[in-house]
Amino acid sequence: MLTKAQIESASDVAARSLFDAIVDQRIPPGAPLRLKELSEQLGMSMMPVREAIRRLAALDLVEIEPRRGARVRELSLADLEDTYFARLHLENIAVWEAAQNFTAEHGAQAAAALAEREAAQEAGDRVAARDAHERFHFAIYEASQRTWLIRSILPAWRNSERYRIDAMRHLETQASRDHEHTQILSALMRHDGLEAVRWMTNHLTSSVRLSAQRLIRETGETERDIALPKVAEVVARFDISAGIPAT
Amino acid sequence: MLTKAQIESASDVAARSLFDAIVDQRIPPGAPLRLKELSEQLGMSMMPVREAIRRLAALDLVEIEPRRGARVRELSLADLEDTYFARLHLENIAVWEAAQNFTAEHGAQAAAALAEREAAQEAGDRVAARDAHERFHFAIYEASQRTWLIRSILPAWRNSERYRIDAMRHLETQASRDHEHTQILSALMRHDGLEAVRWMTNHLTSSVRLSAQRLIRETGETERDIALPKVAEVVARFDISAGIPAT
DNA sequence: TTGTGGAGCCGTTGATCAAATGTCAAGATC
DNA sequence: GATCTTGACATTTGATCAACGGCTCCACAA
Repeated sequence: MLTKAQIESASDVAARSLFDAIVDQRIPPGAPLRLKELSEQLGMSMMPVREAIRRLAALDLVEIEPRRGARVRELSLADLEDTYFARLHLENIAVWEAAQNFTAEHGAQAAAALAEREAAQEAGDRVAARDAHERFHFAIYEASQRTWLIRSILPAWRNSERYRIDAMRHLETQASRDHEHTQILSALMRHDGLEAVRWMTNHLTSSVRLSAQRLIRETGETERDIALPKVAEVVARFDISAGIPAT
Repeated sequence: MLTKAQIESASDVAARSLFDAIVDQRIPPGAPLRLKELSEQLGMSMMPVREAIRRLAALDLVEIEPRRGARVRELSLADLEDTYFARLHLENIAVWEAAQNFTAEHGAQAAAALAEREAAQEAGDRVAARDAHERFHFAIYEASQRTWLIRSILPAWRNSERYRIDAMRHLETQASRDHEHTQILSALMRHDGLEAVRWMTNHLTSSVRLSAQRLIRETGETERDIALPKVAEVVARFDISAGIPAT
């Protein structure tokens, strides 16, 4: 995904900084993003900040009203559900496709990212852990070789990150996540698309549950079930078409 | 999709103008986008142009190399295939979901867009026709009420527009497209998801064939089949899961 | 073939322009 | 008499502009 780490432009810095701040809720939902204020904090002029905000707006993390500025999009159960609905479908297609083209190299990359994640986690570096987590997932999706599909995943992925704050704090649930990750990876290395889809669906389903619980607890939204397709149903959808040549 | 037509910022004008120029190949693939040159043509300063280019880059219509500027992404059979693979999957999911929630109002909106399209086409206004076509499709997808899924479709959609230049020139094939549109719409109004998916897949499959032929003819890329899932296979995937409650 | 100099262009800056909102006071209404 | 409405003004803030500085590439020479 990221190839050149050569130089980093001011707007790159601003975009990353803002993204982290929004995901960590140091800038809370609904808060306005003032160009002057942010540019002073970041020690740069208003323009790179403006550009960074536009980039985040392209990911729908912030809303821009013309002439009125930008504010952080609110979180809601509906948005969470919607986000995971998209992720569930898109990422399962990617995983399914990936299973057919999965090479040892893909496996090595994914495994490395997974290791980095655990290291970062033990070191307590949340940003690095989040980064490695993203690299793990997308290393897998890359194997599908479906560029546009992968690109489509990113916005929903990034949005879902906003709901996962501190999910890693709970060690026992974190262990489940790690288990799911390794199961997905090993299924892919066996080219077992169905099993990979099954674990991916499990993975997303448990993630969304955790996020929903936290959201309900913190914002006091009325509790209700997140309605996503069940694991068996998702798997069945791929199962029947197992004979379809993907390429 | 577009609600406020109040004022249009300079960068809005630039973005639309550049998008049209790229899709119509007035700016050909591979051509560099010089800020100064474009800002003079558009009668504005470099900054709005710069922002417009960044927006198009977010849709992957242009490539930005740091410190080197932007150029129009090249077209290729591989990219075409990849684009339609994404569209086929994403838009079918949207259509499937739309079938369940489709209301008369959705139908009216879609039908209106379709009418506008034909009018614009007869008037020879390609930009308006393209715009109405997009509104027709997205009016349908809106019915799915899956915001993130719909958002995910847009980049691939916009990219596919680059391959469809002058497709409307061929009246006989255009008639087929119109027929497919009406079939999709009427299936949705009957809440017949399977039939809608079938026609949508037909629609995309014939579109991609046309685009591929034109691309091969114009660029001389070696001819080969575009490998996408077959209609029956796609439909089967949805058929088996017909009992799945989508919400 | 390799190193150097110059031209071109992007990224960033600080300043300017214009829109939108909030404030405050005067007047109207109940 | 109190409250609400209305209008103008001041302030805040985003959008745009013009200019600067530095990087990249190309041509030319050793």
